[in-house]
Amino acid sequence: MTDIIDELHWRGLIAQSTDEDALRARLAEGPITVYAGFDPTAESLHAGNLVPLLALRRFQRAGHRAVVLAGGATGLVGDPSGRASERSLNTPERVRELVEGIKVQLSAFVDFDGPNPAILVNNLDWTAPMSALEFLRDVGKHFTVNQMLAKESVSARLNGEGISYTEFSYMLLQSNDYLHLYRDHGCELQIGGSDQWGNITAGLDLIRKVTGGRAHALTVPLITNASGEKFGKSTGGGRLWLDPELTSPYAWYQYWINADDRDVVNWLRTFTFLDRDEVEALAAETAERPFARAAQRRLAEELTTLVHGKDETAKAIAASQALFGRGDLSELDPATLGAALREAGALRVEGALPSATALLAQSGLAKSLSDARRTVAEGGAYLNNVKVTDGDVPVAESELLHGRWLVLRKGKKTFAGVELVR
RNA sequence: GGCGGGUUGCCCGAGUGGCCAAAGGGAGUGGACUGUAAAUCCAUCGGCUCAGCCUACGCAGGUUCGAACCCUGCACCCGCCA
Repeated sequence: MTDIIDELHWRGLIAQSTDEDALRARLAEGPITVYAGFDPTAESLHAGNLVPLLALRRFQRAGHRAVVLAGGATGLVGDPSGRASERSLNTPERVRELVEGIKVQLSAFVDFDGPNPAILVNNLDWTAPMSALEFLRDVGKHFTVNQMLAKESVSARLNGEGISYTEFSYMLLQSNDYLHLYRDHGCELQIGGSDQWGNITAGLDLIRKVTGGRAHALTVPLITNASGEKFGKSTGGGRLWLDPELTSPYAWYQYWINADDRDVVNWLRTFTFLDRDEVEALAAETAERPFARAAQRRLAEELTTLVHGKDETAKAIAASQALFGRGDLSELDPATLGAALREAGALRVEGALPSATALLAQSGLAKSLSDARRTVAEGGAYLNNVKVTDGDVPVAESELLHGRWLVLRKGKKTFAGVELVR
């Protein structure tokens, strides 16, 4: 087995780490317990969360024990790291709901069976019972405001629009989590995004002061695309969510297959478990025959399988082939066409067919009727791969494929289906 | 608590009485080119029953033929002083 640290380096997954030699020495002695935490800030985790989550899994595969932490407590407070402005607080009920949601997602990426099963914890379990006085005396006393002010997450705010006492305290909560896991689970390594460095090292200090023990920290880089944009933040239609209700497997697959040549090899390293030989072969293929998009196809396939499973991946691939194939849509058999359109997102219409612009708006391809009209005027609207010239007249029944389907397209690659239900 | 500055479209930001649905940039979207790539160029970028109309420049009210721009009150943000 290759050394896990070497592997992480090769994959470009180490942004910062504490004494690497000491960590290597510790890893050489035997299995270690590693943790990464995820706060419930949204309905679902997104593609960016995958990087630390997969890092945890990489450790697990290398024989170590993974602890996944859902931030039921920290989610109530709000992490100031990487944010220019204060977060608005979610209600406790809302946070509880979000925690339940992300717990399900988190548990899909680590293995709970086998010789070194992962565990899933919620920091609310040990944080909620603590009184304010205990917190101030047992945790707060170990931090000087001076060092807290020096943290990037805080100083950035001091120069900007300020920071509430609530968010200022965040690093103490996260530090206490690490201390708790160190004591109760023998956790010696915390992994997080590079914006977590300050919070993680604060935890190391706390562990050292309280127990005299030594633990380690490792951050994964913030993934950006070739244009330097934060990954997964904005992908045109919004974030790339792991939840299939928010980002369909088809849309997820399409995102990756559209990856920039300059990004695709890096992403194979950071987001997949393909080994070095496979990645290098795909890199060579991309350099020689970029138009074949072999690396993009593999990336999309791997990631869709990882997140949504084999069946959904097969459907996404089939839908992509049907819609992007240069064949005549009317030659597709009804089952293939219907499956592809449902996969891409199909609008059900009852009774009479409305106009093409109305369909564009209703299907969500256009964000309003005005937007749909604009698209038609610009020559970017297609019905069954034929450019729409007059968008305001009702679509003729004769356009229906197999008597019930319409293929709507906006631009070169955004499809939606329309299914007429009589 | 006092004084000063600010609040403009998805974001940044110009505009200080009519020429403002609001300059410029970014993001987004469509087109050309291509490989479902990048770069580049062009267009577009509040809504609608779309040659017109409606809604919009923190909120509410006022002055005016006419207000994002002037006045009053309120809210919030930033800075300085206490």
